[in-house]
Amino acid sequence: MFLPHLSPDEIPELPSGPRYNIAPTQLIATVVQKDAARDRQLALARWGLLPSWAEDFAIGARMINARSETADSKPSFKNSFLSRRCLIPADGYYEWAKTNVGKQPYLIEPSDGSVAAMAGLWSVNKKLAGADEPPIVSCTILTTLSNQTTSEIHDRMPVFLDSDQYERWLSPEFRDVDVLKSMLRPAADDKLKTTPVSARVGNVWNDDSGCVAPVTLTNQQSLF
DNA sequence: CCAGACGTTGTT
DNA sequence: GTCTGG
DNA sequence: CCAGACGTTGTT
DNA sequence: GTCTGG
Repeated sequence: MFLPHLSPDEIPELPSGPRYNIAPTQLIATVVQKDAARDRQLALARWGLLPSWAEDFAIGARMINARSETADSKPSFKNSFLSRRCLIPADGYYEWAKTNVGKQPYLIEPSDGSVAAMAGLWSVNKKLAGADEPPIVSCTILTTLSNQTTSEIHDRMPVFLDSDQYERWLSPEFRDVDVLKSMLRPAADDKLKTTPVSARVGNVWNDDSGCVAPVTLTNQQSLF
């Protein structure tokens, strides 16, 4: 593993074991391409982008997602979009649907059970680190319109990239904004499947397999 | 020009 | 740092 | 995003 | 209703 400006023995550890409930501000794994040497690196980053100018960790809580349609021009994301793109491995995500009896969370995961790659941006911030501390690495997840499968639940979804797009997406020296934006499309309709799960997932302290266990919906819980 | 914000989601 | 609003 | 809290006094 | 913490 590698984190910019850190020696190997300074790299923080991810909690051991599988994660079922990763909250904003927590460390998540990202894949970055450090430079033109084309070596991909696994980095740990706080979820919630902290741009280089941020002087308050609270900024990151508002930057957990970036719209792919506008990330190339927003002050908070522009620099990262141009030269600090990443992949965020995920074997699923959660989304809450509104029903006639309240909110119902769904697990949305690759149909084939694989670990997929969400498109993300990352940043390095020195203002939030102590004088002799390493800079703070953070990231955000790009969103796009939902596909047919996920639009039942929510109108937006994370961008998932296919393996033949990884190289270009990760290359810091590739700066053709139009081409990059054209990669940020809804996933194919058959890439993901959806499963209703317990509302336990709404509490970030519930980081256990109960979050992904299927539940049976009552007749009252029809989707809008 | 300077000052102030810098974002997304969903708005049952 | 860079964009928007006034 | 959801869950849970939601304050004041006095402070270089 | 709105903000903060995770």
